[in-house]
Parts: sequence; C-alpha cells; structure tokens
Amino acid sequence: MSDTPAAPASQDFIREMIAADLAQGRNDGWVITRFPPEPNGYLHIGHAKSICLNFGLALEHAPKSRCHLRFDDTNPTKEEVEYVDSIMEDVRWLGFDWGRHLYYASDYFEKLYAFAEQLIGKGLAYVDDQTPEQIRATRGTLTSPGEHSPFRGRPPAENLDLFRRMRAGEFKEGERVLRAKIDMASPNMNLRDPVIYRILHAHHHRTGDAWRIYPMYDYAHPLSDALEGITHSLCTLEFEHHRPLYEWLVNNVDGLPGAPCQREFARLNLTFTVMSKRKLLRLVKEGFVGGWDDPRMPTISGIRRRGYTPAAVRAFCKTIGLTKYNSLTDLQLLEHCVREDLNKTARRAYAVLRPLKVVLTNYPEGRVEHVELVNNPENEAEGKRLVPLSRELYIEADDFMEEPVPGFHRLKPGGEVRLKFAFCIICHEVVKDAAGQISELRCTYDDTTRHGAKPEGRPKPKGTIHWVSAAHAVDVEARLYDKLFTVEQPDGAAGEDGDFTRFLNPHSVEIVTAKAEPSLAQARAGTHFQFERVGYFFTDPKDSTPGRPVFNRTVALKDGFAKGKA
RNA sequence: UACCCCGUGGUGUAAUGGUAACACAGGAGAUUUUGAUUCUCUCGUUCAAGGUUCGAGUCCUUGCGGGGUAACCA
Repeated sequence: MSDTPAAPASQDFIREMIAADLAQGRNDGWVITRFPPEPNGYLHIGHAKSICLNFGLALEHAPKSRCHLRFDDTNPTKEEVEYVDSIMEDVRWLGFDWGRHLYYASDYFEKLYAFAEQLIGKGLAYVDDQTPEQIRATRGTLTSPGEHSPFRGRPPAENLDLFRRMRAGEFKEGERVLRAKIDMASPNMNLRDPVIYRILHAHHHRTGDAWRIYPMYDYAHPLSDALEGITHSLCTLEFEHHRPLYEWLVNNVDGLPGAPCQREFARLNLTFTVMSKRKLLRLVKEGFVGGWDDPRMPTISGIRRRGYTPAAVRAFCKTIGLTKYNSLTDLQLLEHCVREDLNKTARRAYAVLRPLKVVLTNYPEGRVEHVELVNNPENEAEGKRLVPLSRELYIEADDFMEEPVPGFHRLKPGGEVRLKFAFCIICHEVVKDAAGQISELRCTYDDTTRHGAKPEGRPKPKGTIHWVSAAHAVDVEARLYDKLFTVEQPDGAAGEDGDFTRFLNPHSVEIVTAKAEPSLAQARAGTHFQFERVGYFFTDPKDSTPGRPVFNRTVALKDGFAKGKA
C-alpha cells in the first residue's frame, strides 16, 4: 500500500476552507489542529476518521503546522486514566505523532477560571442559585423562548464573591452554577444562558482534589483551543449549534492568544455496527463481547487485534471522504481496504479449517518429501519455504463434494484436483463412518503432474486446493469472526427505544481447531498471514503463547464461487 | 409544529455556471498452481417543481425527504 500518514487526501470542504485561509494570509500561514478525545472510553473507527483528518492536515501543511493531542478531561466523574493510555496507544498505532504537543484541558483550569472571573467582571456571566430542575424548566423549549433567571441581574461584585466561594467549596453540588449571560430567547438553545461552571466534589484523575468546580465542555473547549493557538477546530456535526457559543466565547474573552475557527463534518457510520460509546460500553459491560479490544468491536483496539493494519484504516479514512452528509458507509469498503493491504504484505500459509482426511493409496508409506511453497506471490523477495508432504493429508472439507453441484470444480468422486504446488490427485473412494459421515477419501496421485507440469493430452484439473500433511500438521486455534450484527443498522432497526442487542449475530465468532503447516506453530504474536484460499489471519497478541498461536480471522478472502451460488 | 445542517448510480464520494466522473458493491469475460490477486468490459446517478442564464448537479424560490438541537455530558 502506497498510503502513508502524510499522503494528501483529495480536496474536501475543510481542506478548501484551509486553503482559502492560507491564501488570505490568515494565521501567519500556520495550520494547527487538535484531536480532543474525552478519556471516558476507547477510540473507535469513527475516531480514526477524525484522527486521520486532524493529524493528516498537519502533515500535509508541514512545516508550519502541527496537531495537538488534547484530553478533554472536564468531567471527573466519567473519566479514567485507563482510557488516556489506550487513546495514546491507538493514535500512535495509526501512525501519528503529537510530538511534545500533549495537553489536557485540566492543565488550563486556572486560566479558564480567570477568564470566568473576567466574564463576570464584564457582566457577561452570573451565578445562578436555581436548582437544575428550575434551570431546565425555565430554559424554554424548541418552539418557545426561555425565561430569565431571578439571579440574572446579580451585580458583578456579588457574582464574583459567590463564584469564588463556589471554588472554595462552600456549596454543595447542584447548589449553584455559573452561567454565561447571552440570550434566553435565542432559537439556539445553546445560547440560552448556558451553564459554564458547575460544582463537582469529585476527584479528578490529574488535578486530584484541587477543584470543587469544573468547566463545561462548551466553555472549556473554545478557550483551550484559543490558548493552544489552534487555527482550525474540527468536530462532528452535532456541535454545529454550539458554534455560535464557541465564537461568543472566543470573541468576548480578552487576552486570548488565538482565534480558532470551528467547522463540523459528518461522523462515520458503518453498516452492521454500532458506533456510540454508550452502546459499545454496554456490549463490554454486559459481556456481549470479551472487552473493548474484542476483535468484533469497531474500536481501534478491536480492529487492531482482529488484524487490521494502520495503513488499511488510513486508506479507508481517505476513501470515505469528508462531507456534511449523514452517510452510512458499507462495511465492505473497510474490508476491501484491508484485503488490498494484506494481499501485498501478508505471508501465505497453508491451514485447513475443517479437515477431511485424504489417503494417497499409491504414495509409499513412511515416505516424506518437502515441497517448495511460495511465501508471497505479490513479492518474490519473500522467497519460498519447504513444507512436508506424505501419504496422509488433510484437505478442506468444503473442497470435496460427493454430489457436486454444477460448476463445482474441486474434488469429487472420480474427479481430479491439483494440490497446490504439489501434484494432481484423483478421488477413487469415499469412506464413511457408522453415522454415514465422510471420514476419509482414498485417492491416487499422479507423479507426472509435479510442479505444475501439464503433460500433453491430459485434461488439466480446473481446481487447485491447499493441503497439509496429516502427520506433520499442527493443531492451531482459529477464531473465525463475522459481523457483530445481523442487520445493516442495528440502532435504526431497533427503533426508538428498541434494544439493539437483539440484532447481535449469534455466529459472530466460531472457534475451530485448524490443521496447519508446521511452521505456523512458531508464528509470533502479532503477525499477519494469508491462509491460502481461506482468508487473512492475525496471531492474537493477547492469547497466543509461544508454540501455541491463536489465529484471528481478519477477513475472509473473496469467494467468487460462493457468490455465484447466492 | 421553532431553529440549524444535508439531499449526485445500490453505497461512499468528485465535478467550484460549460461533455455528470471515481471507488466499493453487482454482472460478464480474460489470465491464474489461491474460484484470491490482476486485467477488460458492463450495469446504473443529479429529490421535485418553478425561476435566473446561451448554458444549472452547481445560483434563487417553494415544496418534499433525511439528520441534528431543549445534561449542572462531551
């Protein structure tokens, strides 16, 4: 894959705006972006879109550019260090680097507090003694204006005193808040005197017990952006109505080093998956999956463990584009991106997922030969390897049909097939057990067909299948992952208050013991393979142990035959 | 029955007043020691109606459809 983190994406409305800003000489030619996660959950593929955008922009505009990683840790009741660590790991894994520009909104608490006092002094903020219920009740509705708080006219000196006492911890949670004084009649609810500070007697993961009041996102975010000199603050569509408030703060607070500009883009939606943190958290907490990094999860850690590559995720993010249209991206596009990458880079190996024994009746007992297999047909430099072959083999059960359907050109009674890189075999006998199940196939091999030789006057078998030597094969665990949900839109299909978990795919994982070529026993954790004719697999970084690898199926190979039948 | 945003093939995007194109998916074929890959061909598109213009996917109006917004969450 030619994709690199710095590869420029096509022009989208954000990049056009930045180009226009640059053309007008704004920001002294700098492009400074930020990725601002709240450390209250794991990052998912939707965040990857934002990460690629923000860090990508910085790379595209080097050297007068950078992207900050800033944790939006303004709500101590929800945030944890565990999430901070995973987020940093995920961003790095995607191939991006924030350098020394790692920040926390909590680093600015003292400055943000001073700005709040400034707003109070200007008569632009006031302490409200109303209860949360009263505030909600007087905010009005979508179709009717709100009412002024009885405390709205409080003089600045009194507000200042009260606000300082809020900070000092003199009041209980919920007793008072600081509100911006804007417009209770605004059609934009965010401008109806939004709460900008609330009392929270909570321990913060970084500031400890130093604070009794914490700023709200709407207040902290624009000012943090401004403090860091962010030029372009890019977020998702649901913050569009917050933009006027964002701008109000940037314009009304004096002494800000920068004037960032917020723009919004559509978040990513993927078929057959849910993306909200709340829903993902539920899948984890209620044990529907093994954890945040379960390979079926759309989290970065999940898809990493599944075997997706950073390059594939980046290519995907580039392909989906950037618009304000609320779209639903086909999961197949993600799969296409990872196949495209892995096809070029993954080592090939032979593994039989559902083994069926084959005895070569004309192959001498006790004889073992070693066949040369190509490691990667897409890259000859990866060379070849030797794989043992003997009288008894395993082939994929799917590669034999006792009563073949039309168009099936693998092994059938009396039929011939090529064992890839070895020779052709003909099936003479189907052996069944007491239950009538096929237990073994008795075949003969043709020594004249070695190494792909096609003797004259001899019809060429249409099928080529993979195989492993029964005596040499190693048992390995393979986890066959499939879609987590059975419907394209689990949230939508669940309806208003329906439960999306009823659309969970009961077959989202199947664990089998595969028969693999011997070298696979030594596969190191975290290695990508293509099991020929089957799919791409990744040695599970968590559950693999030396000598006992566990293989996660990243994605199956496309199957033209299965498709034709459907 | 408020305000904001958005409507281009099945899906995701491009076309910046001048021949509607690319990718994925689908279909057909060629090649193939992976029914993979690769290659060729193919299917199929501007929400609607008016208006402006020599010319509209693009600009205007109205309608329709979708999304968002009433945490002391982010």
